[in-house]
Amino acid sequence: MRFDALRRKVGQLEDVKDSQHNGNAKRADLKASAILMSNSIRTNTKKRTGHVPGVEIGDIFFFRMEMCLVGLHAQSMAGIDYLIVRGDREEEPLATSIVSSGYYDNAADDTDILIYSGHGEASDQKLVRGNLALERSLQKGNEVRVIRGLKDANSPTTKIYVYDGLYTIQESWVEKAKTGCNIFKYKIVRMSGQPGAFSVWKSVAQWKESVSSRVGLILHDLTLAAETIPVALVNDVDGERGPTCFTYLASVRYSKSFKLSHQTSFGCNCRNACQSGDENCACMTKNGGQTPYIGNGVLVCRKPLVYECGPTCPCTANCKNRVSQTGLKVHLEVFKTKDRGWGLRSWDPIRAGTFICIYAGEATNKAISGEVGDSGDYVFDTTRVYDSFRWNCEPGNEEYDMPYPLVISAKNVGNVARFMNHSCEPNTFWQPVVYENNSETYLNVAFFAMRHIPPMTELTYDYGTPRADVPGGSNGHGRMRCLCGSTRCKGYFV
DNA sequence: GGCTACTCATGCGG
DNA sequence: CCCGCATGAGTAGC
Repeated sequence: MRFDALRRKVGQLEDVKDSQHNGNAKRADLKASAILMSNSIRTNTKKRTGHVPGVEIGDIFFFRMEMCLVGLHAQSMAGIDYLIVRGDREEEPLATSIVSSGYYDNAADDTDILIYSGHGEASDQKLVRGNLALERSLQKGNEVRVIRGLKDANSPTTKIYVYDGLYTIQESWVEKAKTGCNIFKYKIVRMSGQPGAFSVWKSVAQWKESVSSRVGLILHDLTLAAETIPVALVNDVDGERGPTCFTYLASVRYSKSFKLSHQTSFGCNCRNACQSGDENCACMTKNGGQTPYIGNGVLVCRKPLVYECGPTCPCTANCKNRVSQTGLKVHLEVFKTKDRGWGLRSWDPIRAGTFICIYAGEATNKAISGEVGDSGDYVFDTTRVYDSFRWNCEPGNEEYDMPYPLVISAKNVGNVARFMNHSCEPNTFWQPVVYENNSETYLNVAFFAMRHIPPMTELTYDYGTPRADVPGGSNGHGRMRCLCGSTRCKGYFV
């Protein structure tokens, strides 16, 4: 419950941040947090040592302010956070959490040990504030949360913070820094029995360097270069050598009968990259005047339909409105799960709203005539996007004309999306996207991250409930016992 | 309660 | 791509 509340808040943060982005805002993160702070939309405001409810080991954050809002680390800039313990005679500080930005001593191979420097740079460090708190925590032996700050390999200017669980402080000493000043050093050691977080990142970095170091590797690239990024096939669970045979296809193959007669032509005439708010851009106008995407393929909010610029739109190739047509951007792997067949997960961290993949396969609209229902078909009920769930949805904007569901069969041909399993508490969702090519309108289903997804976390979506009035709406699978393990599990899925 | 110092943030421009 | 710079905001401590 509380976890969900946290997620809503982070979602709100993202939402506000995004709307700020659409304007002329710099530092949208700070504006978003200011809005949330002033409205008391935050959790765990009382400082505590040990875990923070709602935050799990491995959770990732893209801004320091995100960690302030959830109470993981209340300092907006400082690396050491602490609380004041009122003892019998005097008050003393006790460290609660530290952010290791990785500027110092990151060479250490052991991911369970952190050598941390005290704060203060210009002169000899003094044993006050955070430094004193670390010293007291060393004496008391209390648990200290550690957040690892890492460079994002895909975007060198941004930083990602990983909650690496609880550590205790083992030693402290004074050292001469390069500047000639004395600085405090602390040896901080990870408590045993915790699931991997930072160590997972280290492993992934190793696999990227040399894919053969990946244990259980079956195929380096199951797409056979159909995608621009290789997708590894991995099984470190049992002896199965791969999923049943299929042909990899990166895009949707439309059957001859498939026609979106209800969509009128809409392409733009822009000569540059399309701009949010440009009234002359037909694609933007269709999207309600604002770009549906910000940054690097990040969807601002879920909509009944997103109108992308298509291959025949004259705008430049770097137009930000072609997200779902540009292929995979995150480094994925297909892996054998313990009890749910093959699944999909990512080597890269995924920011909330990020485009992951489309659902490729053979598209028909034959559901109307009741001829589908084969195993491997997936019915995307594009007529009821909002019924399955909402994700930062824009209210209103119901101008939408899609009288039948989209049926895509990935039984014989398909892409990575065919491996995504169901969850009642999913971390991705699907979004209908259309674009135009030679005055023909094409409908796609694209998957986006619902929240920040740490590396090596299985990607899932909600398969939804069948429509009684749509033949084939049972998805051909019938009722399946759900193994998603969520506390909100509905027990079965279609 | 107000004020200020402190701080391993950020994004942007050069 | 790396650096410097302006701007920044929560918290502790007075």
